Amino acid sequence: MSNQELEIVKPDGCCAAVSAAPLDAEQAVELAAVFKALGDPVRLRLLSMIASREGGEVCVCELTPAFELAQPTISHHLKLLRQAGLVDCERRGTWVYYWALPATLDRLAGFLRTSVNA
Amino acid sequence: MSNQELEIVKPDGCCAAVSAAPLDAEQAVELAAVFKALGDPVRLRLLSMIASREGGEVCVCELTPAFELAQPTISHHLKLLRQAGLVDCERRGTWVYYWALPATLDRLAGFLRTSVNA
DNA sequence: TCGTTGTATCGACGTTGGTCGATACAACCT
DNA sequence: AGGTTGTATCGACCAACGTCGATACAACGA
Repeated sequence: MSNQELEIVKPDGCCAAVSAAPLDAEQAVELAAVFKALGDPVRLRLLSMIASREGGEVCVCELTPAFELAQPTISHHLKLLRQAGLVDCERRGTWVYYWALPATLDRLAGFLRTSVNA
Repeated sequence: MSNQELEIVKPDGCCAAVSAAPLDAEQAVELAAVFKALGDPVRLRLLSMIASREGGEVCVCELTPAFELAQPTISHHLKLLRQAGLVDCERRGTWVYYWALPATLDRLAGFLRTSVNA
């Protein structure tokens, strides 16, 4: 499950802060792909539910009933979060557990921060 | 020009960090709108060109020729960045100047940062 | 082995979004 | 006033996206 077919985000990809230097086209495509994954309210709530969980892991069986959406829709959003490098998952028995990948979140935060003390 | 018809982002709207607590639906809609504005490579490059500029302001006449896109397309992307609260602009004579709004950027950075020292 | 439950994939549908040419508006200069 | 240049808006087109029902796959239990 963790070896997905397409990983959009390079594991070590990084860049200067937005207020430090203009992005080149290639970096912009990479970063925009991650921000696009955050550009949906359902995915943002899913991510916050996963990232804020004590112990770091959430079962899909807890996430799905938290929304008034069909189960394939939630599965689809989780797949997009995974392809963006924001979360990863593992099947353990019947259930699948998701956890956040803080490195990607911190990379985005570092890009957006305009002052070191902000 | 600065008094736009629709401002998506409330000026003081904020929320707990993604790793601190689950987002409620309303906060998620607001935040996702801003992230969606960052979810396009052209807009990300535009924002970085604006935010990284010495003096803080960039003339549209400098932004447009930096892309191989039609002038209305750049104007459209700038409008979306403005509606997301990421930039603002002002006409001075013939030209229109854009600048970044660090408060919105730092708000997003604060939301994404998973550890205070990251 | 078979039924049941949890999760992912598939195919389709309507909506949204990025792009463009044409055009309108704003400010300057003769 | 009229012409020119910079920027925004409009309308249309095609691609991408969010959603769903149907279905497939995985794991467990009887």
